Amino acid sequence: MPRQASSAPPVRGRPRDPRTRAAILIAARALLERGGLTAVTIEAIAQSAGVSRPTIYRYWPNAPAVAMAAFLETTGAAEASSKPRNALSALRAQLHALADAFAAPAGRSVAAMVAAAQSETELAKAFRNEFIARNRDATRALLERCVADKAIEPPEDIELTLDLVFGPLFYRLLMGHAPITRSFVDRLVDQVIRARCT
Amino acid sequence: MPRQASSAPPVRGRPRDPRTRAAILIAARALLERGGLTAVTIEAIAQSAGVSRPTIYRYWPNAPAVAMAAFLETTGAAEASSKPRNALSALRAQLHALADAFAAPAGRSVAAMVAAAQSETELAKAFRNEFIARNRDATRALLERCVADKAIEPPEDIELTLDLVFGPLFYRLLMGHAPITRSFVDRLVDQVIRARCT
Amino acid sequence: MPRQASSAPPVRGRPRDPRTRAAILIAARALLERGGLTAVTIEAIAQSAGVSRPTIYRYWPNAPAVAMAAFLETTGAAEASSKPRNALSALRAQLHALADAFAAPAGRSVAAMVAAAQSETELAKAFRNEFIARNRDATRALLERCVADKAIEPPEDIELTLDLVFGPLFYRLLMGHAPITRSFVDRLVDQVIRARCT
Amino acid sequence: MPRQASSAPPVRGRPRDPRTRAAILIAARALLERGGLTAVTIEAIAQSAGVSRPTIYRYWPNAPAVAMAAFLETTGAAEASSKPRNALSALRAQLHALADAFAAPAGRSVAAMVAAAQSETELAKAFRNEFIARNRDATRALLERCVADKAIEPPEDIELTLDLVFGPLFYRLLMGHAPITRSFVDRLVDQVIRARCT
DNA sequence: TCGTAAACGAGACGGTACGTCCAGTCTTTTT
DNA sequence: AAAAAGACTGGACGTACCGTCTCGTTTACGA
Repeated sequence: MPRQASSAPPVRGRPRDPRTRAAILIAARALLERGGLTAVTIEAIAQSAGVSRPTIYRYWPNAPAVAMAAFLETTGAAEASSKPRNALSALRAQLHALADAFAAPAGRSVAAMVAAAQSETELAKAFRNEFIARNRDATRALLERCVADKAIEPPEDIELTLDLVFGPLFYRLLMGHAPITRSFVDRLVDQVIRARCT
Repeated sequence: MPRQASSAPPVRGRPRDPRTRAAILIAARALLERGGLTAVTIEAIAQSAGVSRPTIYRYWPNAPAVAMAAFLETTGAAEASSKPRNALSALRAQLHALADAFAAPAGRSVAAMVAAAQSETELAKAFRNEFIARNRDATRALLERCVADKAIEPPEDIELTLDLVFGPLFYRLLMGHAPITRSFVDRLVDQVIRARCT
Repeated sequence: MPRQASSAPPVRGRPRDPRTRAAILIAARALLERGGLTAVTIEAIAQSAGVSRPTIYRYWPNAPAVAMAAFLETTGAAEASSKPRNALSALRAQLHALADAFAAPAGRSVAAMVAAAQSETELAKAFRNEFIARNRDATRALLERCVADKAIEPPEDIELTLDLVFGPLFYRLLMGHAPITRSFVDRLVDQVIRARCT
Repeated sequence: MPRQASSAPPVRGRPRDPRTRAAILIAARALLERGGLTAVTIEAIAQSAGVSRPTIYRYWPNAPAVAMAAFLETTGAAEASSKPRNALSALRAQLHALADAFAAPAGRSVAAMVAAAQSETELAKAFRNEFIARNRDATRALLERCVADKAIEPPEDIELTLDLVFGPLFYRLLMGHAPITRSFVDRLVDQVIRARCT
């Protein structure tokens, strides 16, 4: 009887110390937060994680990749609020949460990741799948609940609706031409779904 | 007798060769287009412009600044179409033009500049003023013409409307989760101004 | 009854696979021949011997040590010719054989070992005892046979005579200022023992 | 009127600071003396010369090359003694000087350079031309003076004679099977030129 | 026959040095 | 006085090996 019936290959060689990976990501995240992307150098990570440079390269191919991993690992996607409420106010709450994050220092990290993603397809893919897609999924689910609850009229094109909701948020985050306030989010939501409100 | 009697200080020493500045910007733009931001190094610019490194530093403080200058210099803002037409179709045409640019290779340069702007306030300001603001101004003008022509209802918050138009465009450009097609622009415009259409 | 009554401790655990040692030495020798000393890395040996790095360290302390072992193992000392002949011509034959080896690609390995010996006492000792001494012993024996046969006058200082014979050979091998030809060996021998020829 | 009439191109750009080169060589020499070849790393040189790593690479291609340059720069070739004397005793004096150097710690540097020369043709050439050849030239000149003075019979092959003199010295230096004493040199010289002594 | 102990492969890990690239600055000569 | 060229410091890059370690697996022997 095989010990490992399914897919995973039996572990060969010395297993990785999980603390190593964790230390690297924590260090990277810290560097990212103050200092931004340019502060996330392999050198600095190694230093502050108490890890050797080659070890980092054993996990990731370059510094931005570590930064992205750190970002995605430590940035929870939009979680459904624990408080039960009607779908529309849950939607509002979710977007407020995202907007708050964007307005907070953490927003700079998001912006940094968007920037990082512009110069490496691999990072772009990771960011898209792990951050963008998750946020869209969460919001899409709520929109569908709204429709089911008849709180809003069914949108013709739900993906476009998502673009209309997230687009302006990222636009303000990245261009900085105007602040991301709660009232901004409110007006944004109003505008996007008003046409279909009963 | 001074050559420049009035405000400007009399030019002393060897005058700057205007071709130098041009050569640098052209080289930077070329590097930006293929290779992206990371290819725009002072080293490479100097090389391909046939100019010495210190000379470049005499004009700009660092490589991204040159890239930004090159981008802004060679990227015309949205121009009003020469053909006279009604305001609404002019608006559509303008956004189509922008979308086409975003979809073309040049879109990568825009994305690169957004990325560059994330790590330097100075660049962010330049980009905002020279690119973002210009585009918003042009579109705002058309929107106002639409209102004047009674083609659309006056929007409550015109800045928000602009965010709703540009946000999704940049969002798709930067995240790449979906293509920027003509139909996308059409549906976007429809959605944003439908509520106010007569 | 213990298998090894005397000094050695009874073999416990899995015995060493003799093929392992052989594979390592063969790989090391091959690497040494093309590539020289710098090519003999533990990494490369392990790779081409199909052996893990720690295994090599179980046998030798470092890469030059493996190289030296490989060299000494696969390089026979000057053998007495099978054909019986008079002592003087046997001496000549022996030195010609050495000179031929020096002139051949194998000479580069000898030079590499001399070089290796310069930075590690342990290697120096091994090389001296296993290569230098053996060659001197063989030649000393022949010189003594020559004396016994009255082919040459007894040298005052036989060690100096050996230095006079071997010194120039190594000197040319290592400095490369002149080739190691057969005629060179002939003239060398003539010169060294002429004074004492009958 | 050209400032530099002959071959050299007029110096463009900032000239090299001669102290930089000197500092590097001094540091390299010091490292070579204690620590041997393996201690001469670019890293260490840069450190102790107060110079950056890339600067060293601007002068030499790798660490052994710096070591060789340092060795050759700071190791004067055998100089003719200032005291006037007859050719034969001058010859003896010269070889004694070399032997003393070989026996001293500096001898280790010579050995290190021989070793270094075994793995790079470029270094071998430099060492041969700057060290080996110079020593041979000096001794050849004295041998010729001896012949002119009729102190010794003209050797049939003066290059072979030089090999007979230097070979055993290097042989002992590199193999370490016997010390390089003054008496060794005396007996060596006796042996090599006795045959031709009047 | 069944532990036990070593051999062995695999790979993690901290290190050290490598050789390179680029950034900025400084020091010259040339225009 | 600017431009042009190149020296120079300095920081980080990504890679190659090193030597040690920690595993899991294999193989022989001896109890």
